[in-house]
Amino acid sequence: MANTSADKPNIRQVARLAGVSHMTVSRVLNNYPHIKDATRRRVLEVIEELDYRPNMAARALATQKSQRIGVIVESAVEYGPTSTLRALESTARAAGYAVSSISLGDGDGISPQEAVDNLTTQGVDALCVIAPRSSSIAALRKISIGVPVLVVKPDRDPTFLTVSLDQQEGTTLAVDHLVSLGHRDILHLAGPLDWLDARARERAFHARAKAWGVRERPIVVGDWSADFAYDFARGIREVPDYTAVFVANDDMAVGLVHGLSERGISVPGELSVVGFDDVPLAAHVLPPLTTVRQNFRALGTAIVDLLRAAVEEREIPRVTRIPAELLVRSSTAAPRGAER
Amino acid sequence: MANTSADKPNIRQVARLAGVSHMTVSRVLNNYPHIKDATRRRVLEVIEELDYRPNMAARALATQKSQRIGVIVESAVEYGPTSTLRALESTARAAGYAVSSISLGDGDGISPQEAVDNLTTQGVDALCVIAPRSSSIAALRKISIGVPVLVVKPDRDPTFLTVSLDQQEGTTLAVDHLVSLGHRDILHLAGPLDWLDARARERAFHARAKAWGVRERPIVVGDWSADFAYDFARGIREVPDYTAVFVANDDMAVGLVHGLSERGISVPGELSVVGFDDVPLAAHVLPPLTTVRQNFRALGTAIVDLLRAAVEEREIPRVTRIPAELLVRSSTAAPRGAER
DNA sequence: GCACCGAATGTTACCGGGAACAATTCATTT
DNA sequence: AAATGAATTGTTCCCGGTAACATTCGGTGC
Repeated sequence: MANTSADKPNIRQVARLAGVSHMTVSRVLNNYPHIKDATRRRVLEVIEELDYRPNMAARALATQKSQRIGVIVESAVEYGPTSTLRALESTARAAGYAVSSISLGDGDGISPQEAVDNLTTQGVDALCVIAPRSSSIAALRKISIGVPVLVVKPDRDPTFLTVSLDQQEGTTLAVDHLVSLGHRDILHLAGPLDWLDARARERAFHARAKAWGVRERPIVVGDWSADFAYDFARGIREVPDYTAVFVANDDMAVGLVHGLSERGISVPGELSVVGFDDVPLAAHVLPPLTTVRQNFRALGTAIVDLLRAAVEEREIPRVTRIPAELLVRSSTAAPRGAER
Repeated sequence: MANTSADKPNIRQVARLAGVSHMTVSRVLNNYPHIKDATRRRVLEVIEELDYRPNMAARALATQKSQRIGVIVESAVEYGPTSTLRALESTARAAGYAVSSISLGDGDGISPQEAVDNLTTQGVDALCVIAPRSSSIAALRKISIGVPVLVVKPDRDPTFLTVSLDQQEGTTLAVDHLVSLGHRDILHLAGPLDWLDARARERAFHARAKAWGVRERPIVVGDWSADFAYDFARGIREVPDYTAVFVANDDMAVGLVHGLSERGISVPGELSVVGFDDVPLAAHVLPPLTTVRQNFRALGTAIVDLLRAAVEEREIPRVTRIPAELLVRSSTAAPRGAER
């Protein structure tokens, strides 16, 4: 209703109506300090009246900055990566950045290289890679990108910025919980060890198990899927010689419980199970799953902070540790015949 | 390694090296027909050598088209909307479109108006709204947008393009399954009726129930969350006078089963439960959930097809019906004391 | 040989912003 | 009152593409 001439107004039309040069309008838009208050007000009025919006393409062209962050998500089926992405998006938007995301290995398998190409062509100011496997990091290393790159992964890296949730803390919480219940024989059902998070959890598990004198035993390596864990559980021959399973994610934990139930092994009666992630249904599956919750929102915020700092060439902030949390529900109990 | 002068090459540099005008390069990029083969090859060689990528911002500025689709997702917590978004993204990318998405009501509650503003400012060529409530459609109607808008919702609409999955078919499949097992008293645990999908499922449920002569009874209206259904189930006073529950989504179905188990009501022994969505864990919760699977990938494809046609002012294709599928697992059985 | 036509290519302007630099205004200082 | 310097505003050009129109080129028909 504001302007009858259907077309989108541009900065010069605003300028003309406000009786100033287009640069003055530009300055108002960008909060340039030395603008007379009266002028600013007049310009803002016209902007309001015309319902003017700056054209981002033009701005991007002029400034060589797109105000856009590219994100590559591996396997957006997993809960963690998805949650991280969502948190990242909302933080980014609040900071005035748009997000373009590409998910890999989801149906139409596109390669890391293609994903990077696609995003750089879109002209992103920075790139974030979520939850990758070591192989894709290797692939990334070879690609020259030209913008800051942040990889969500444990362990620092000389090539990229990095952040991650503290896998060690969560794992420690889980193991300590089992040990405190009296478990001394714990199996670890890990994620694919090519995944850095899986590897980190596995390492942390071993370290902690050793510290407590838990019996060393070979881990089982899964693929994050409930199906895998289900099949594994169904394949268990006899009464297992462990009393608890620390599972690297909730999906597998649920599949495991399902498979165990078919084998007639009750949880937590005969076997305790701890998951990782706290997926939305974790509290409601039977039995409700004891699991480790991670703070993906905090992670998303940290990512955006880091990336903005890099883009704007400010000092890179130190990321404060993001704590994990153990949610004790009903899939864990003292082992049968525990002394205490 | 191609060009030592670190900066990104532009179209005129390519032209110079190829010994042609920059327009010829532009024509090669856009598959303009009247280009001598030798010229085209030479240009492509230089492009390759310099690893040149056209600058999308400049192109968008010149053509007034961004090759970008904006998506507004309500409550990206739900499985359906998320899956649709993912499918849409991958189809769009294959068609040369980028996607910008904003999720509403997720933590940092931003309004539909703000979301639309944000996306139009980004300069999208088309807008898609996924899984909305009637209230947000009403809000949308008031906003003038200037690009084609598609709303994923049941029922046609004079204002927008629309597509949706066939809620009726899925519901019919579910109800028929229960009836064929012998159930004549079925409760419907619905989603918020402000949600068009919830409303469509509810209507379809009633229609089908009536057709089968199932006893009419008031439905229960939930909020899609497992928590709600859990609380509801725990609040059940006595032995229910229905023998099956048709739940509007899997999350609530899982919560319901959880609550029922605490009340000592077994599924499917005393009560059969059918869900809707086939979330990834549906096959592995206990008992594995009988549910309706929807083809979100097909939906995503349909959305992109429709939107592209609208943007390119081609004839809008007719969307072929997207079939639903009933997955019979273990949460349904014949009612106790069934004659047959 | 020349007018003519389509194929192939070039020239120029423009899309809508911002950067750099120039110009003007205004309050202080001397 | 003139000089000074900061505040305020304007001018011009450029960002990297594409649109529109102009030009050149090679073959045809007469």
